Amino acid sequence: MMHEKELTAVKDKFLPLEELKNNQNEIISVLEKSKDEVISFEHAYLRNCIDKTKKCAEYFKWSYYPLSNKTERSNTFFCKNHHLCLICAQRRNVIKSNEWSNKINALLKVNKLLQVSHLILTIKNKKNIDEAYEVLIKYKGKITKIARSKKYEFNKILGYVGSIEFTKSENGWHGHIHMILLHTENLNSLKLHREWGKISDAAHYIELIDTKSSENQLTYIKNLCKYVSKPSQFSAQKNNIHELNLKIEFFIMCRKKHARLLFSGGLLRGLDKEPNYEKIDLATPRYEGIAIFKNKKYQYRQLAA
DNA sequence: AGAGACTAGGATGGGTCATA
DNA sequence: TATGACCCATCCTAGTCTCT
Repeated sequence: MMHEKELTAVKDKFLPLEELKNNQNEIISVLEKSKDEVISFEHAYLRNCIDKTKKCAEYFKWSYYPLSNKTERSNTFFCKNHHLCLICAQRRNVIKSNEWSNKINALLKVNKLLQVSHLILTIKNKKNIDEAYEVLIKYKGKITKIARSKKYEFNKILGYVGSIEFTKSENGWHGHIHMILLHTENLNSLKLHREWGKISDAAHYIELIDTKSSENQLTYIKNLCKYVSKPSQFSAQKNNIHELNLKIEFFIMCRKKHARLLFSGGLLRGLDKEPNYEKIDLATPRYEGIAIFKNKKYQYRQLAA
């Protein structure tokens, strides 16, 4: 039989999920209350997505393995609407950043000359999110084209992963690109700035950060991967009507355009599909239980052995 | 009922070729 | 040599099916 102390450890492990679930519910409740204002213009598809997101991680099974003192979650329903759902956005962020940092670290071990940099590219603000997305995709395509020619600084990039992000201010929709770059030759920030300015509508900002100077490069890269693959601002915990309108605009744009907000190329094109987590021998003894989300908390119950 | 396997279709990176 | 057009293999996403 499982002790109270171990059950507390199980509860502690899933506390972050509880927090996410509460934030998610706040968003959904505001959406529900404001459906006339926010979602009446949209079709049944959005309604269905919201209903699915409502049920996301409503309950899950957990298993505790006393020999290895590990707790795992299983049999959970995730809605997978990562553009809309806070929980699925965070989950995807963890999966992607692990894939990316594992691949980068593996390449660094093989090639000692490789350097890792973080590049941020921005464009002028646009009136609507559709235009901001189209323009960013167009300029991103131009980078891959000019990168073939040796006269460009972008040619030094050997591999990259990145994401497209949006924010909204009174000046309109602001789109920008975050990229993690692999290269062996030093990159000249000024030259990159000039080249980006030439192919885009006059970028007003570009930033290049070399990760070599950081104290623990591997941790830095891991955090960088998390940052670059982080959920869009519009999957985040904003629960006022204005923010929700933006969130829905973002969601509809992604659906309409089949938007792919994460991308990779060169040495980092095609990430390993194999999951990298430690497998637990299912034959080892374990205690199983169920967690159901009620009254803003998960209620944990151990199942009979 | 949920997770994972599978599939179809769209998007994209990169190779090739023609042209200036 | 640089660049644009075109094409194809590969990747990603969404949807469906199957197994437990």
